[in-house]
Amino acid sequence: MSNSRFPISLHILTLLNEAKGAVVSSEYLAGSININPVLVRKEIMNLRKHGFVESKEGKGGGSFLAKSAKDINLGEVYQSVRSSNVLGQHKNEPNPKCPIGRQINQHLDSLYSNAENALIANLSKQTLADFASAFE
Amino acid sequence: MSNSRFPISLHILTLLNEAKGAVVSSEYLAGSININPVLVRKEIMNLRKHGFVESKEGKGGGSFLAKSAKDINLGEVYQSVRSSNVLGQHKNEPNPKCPIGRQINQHLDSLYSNAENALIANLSKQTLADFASAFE
DNA sequence: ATAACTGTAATAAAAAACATTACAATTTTA
DNA sequence: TAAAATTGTAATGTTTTTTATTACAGTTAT
Repeated sequence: MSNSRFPISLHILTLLNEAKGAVVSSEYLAGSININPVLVRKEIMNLRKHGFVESKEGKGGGSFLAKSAKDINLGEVYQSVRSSNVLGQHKNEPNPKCPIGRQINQHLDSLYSNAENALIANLSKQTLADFASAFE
Repeated sequence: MSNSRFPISLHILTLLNEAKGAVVSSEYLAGSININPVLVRKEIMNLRKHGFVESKEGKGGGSFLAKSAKDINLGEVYQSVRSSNVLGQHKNEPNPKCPIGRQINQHLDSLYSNAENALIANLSKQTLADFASAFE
């Protein structure tokens, strides 16, 4: 994860929720998040692939939520953008000649996976609807 | 967190635990982790600051655990290297003119802090001794 | 005294993240 | 049907972050 994919995705989803079904352009979304529209479109591609949003091409096009905000839980959103461990990018190549180095990755992996499950379980307690309802 | 600080620190601690009190040089640690010794010394500086290890300067110097491995819990280790949110680096500067953008950071922060507490609680179930005991 | 370390700063290189540009394809609407 | 607005996507460039390297003063053991 580029580590800002989660906040970007959640920001997009929150804006789409606010739009109540109206299509929203990537330009507009990018303006609120304050990032480049192309990055937004890439994130939307991913959100679409995971069934959270749909898009409409052409003039007047844009994106909208593909399902009710109360059916989108934040744990799922997290998992949709997750691409590497939260606790350590595995570009980690310890020395195979060292008895510790040789084994550490497998132990780190199981540690990570437990810890990350706890994180996801926590996120899963909230839906997009819950998150969005905190906004005034 | 540079996102590999946690695995590096844990790797160092595991090696020091293995050494059973003998001092271990940064050169040796770097060799097992397969990174530069200066990075190891920086991590050790942090571990020392948090009371996990001690170091000895001069010839024959190096580092060793400052307390028993069963008194070092992994949640604390995580917190000692933590410097930014796991779920989003806050270089995030949304548009203050957008009603969502203006508020989102505060909501993300509380979401992050909850999720991260769950992560830390999970890590805190294990001590360095537990982690190290899994090695053969 | 010399050798083997740590501590630390400065600099350089590599990698990752992000922005920008460009343009074909699609759709609306005048 | 032509123009305008938009998505989809690739390619390239820029910036930022991470990591490595070099260098050397200070410390301690022998």
